[in-house]
Amino acid sequence: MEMEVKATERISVEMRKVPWSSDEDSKLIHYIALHGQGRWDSLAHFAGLKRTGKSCRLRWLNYLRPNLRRGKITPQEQLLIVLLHFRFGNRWAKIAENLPGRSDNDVKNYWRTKVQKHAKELHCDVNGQLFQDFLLYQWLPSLAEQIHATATSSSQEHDDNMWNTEVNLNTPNFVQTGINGSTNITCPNVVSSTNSFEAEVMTVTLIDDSDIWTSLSSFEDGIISDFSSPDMAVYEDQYYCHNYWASATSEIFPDETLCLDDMDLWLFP
DNA sequence: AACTACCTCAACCGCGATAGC
DNA sequence: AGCTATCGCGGTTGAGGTAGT
Repeated sequence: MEMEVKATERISVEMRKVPWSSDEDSKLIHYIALHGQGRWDSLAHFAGLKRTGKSCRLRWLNYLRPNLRRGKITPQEQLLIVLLHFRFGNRWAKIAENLPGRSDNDVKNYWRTKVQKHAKELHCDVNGQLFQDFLLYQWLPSLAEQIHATATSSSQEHDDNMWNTEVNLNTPNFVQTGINGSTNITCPNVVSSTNSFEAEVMTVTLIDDSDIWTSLSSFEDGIISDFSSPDMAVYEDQYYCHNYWASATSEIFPDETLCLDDMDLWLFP
């Protein structure tokens, strides 16, 4: 027991548990630039950092690695987080995979400080049906509205990023355009109906070619052109996405064979 | 200006999974 | 097969910043 206490004391003295200094950041960045990441414990040692490997890994992934997005979570990102949380639950890393430049920590922090807090205010269990309904029928439409307002009020104020959206409010057709390697899909926005909001959801999630929505580039003029896949496991996300898209737009394209149940599959697997 | 309450987010902790010996 | 080291993830904490009074 005495040995254990001493070991703990030694660690607390040697291993810093304070914010990272710019000097430490530089050391870590420099070392990873030369040798790459991985083997975090030995990396910490050889980089001359008095930190645990875990600490170095966390600092790198959450703060130092290239292409991290800083600043507030945008309404588009919020919307994606909520939607993906329906599907993945508290699997923050999984959700973060679909938010380019955001870490699992960012997603987790957002959920905790915003969504969970709201559930608390409503005296709801964050995972209960009541709050799920609130998210689906109030929170998400509200986000969609924000996105819509931003997109229409200041098209010139684009956020220099992949969330660049084109929203066509009146034309009852889908328009697909490829801009800077992205796939932009525009769909009608019929504010009064539930389905319309869902359609708008799809509008803002089809943008980045690097994530699960990429597969939707196979859509042509809003019609699903090809969805037969020899390997459904690989294209699972595509499948869900396809169903969601189809159901969300069923009002506009009544000929579509997929129904709302398929959307439920996507949202509540 | 000073105090307080609240918010944000960087950082740490614990645990399970995996790899290597 | 069993042990140990390491990694990665989700949960939690708390310092610092900000808004409100």
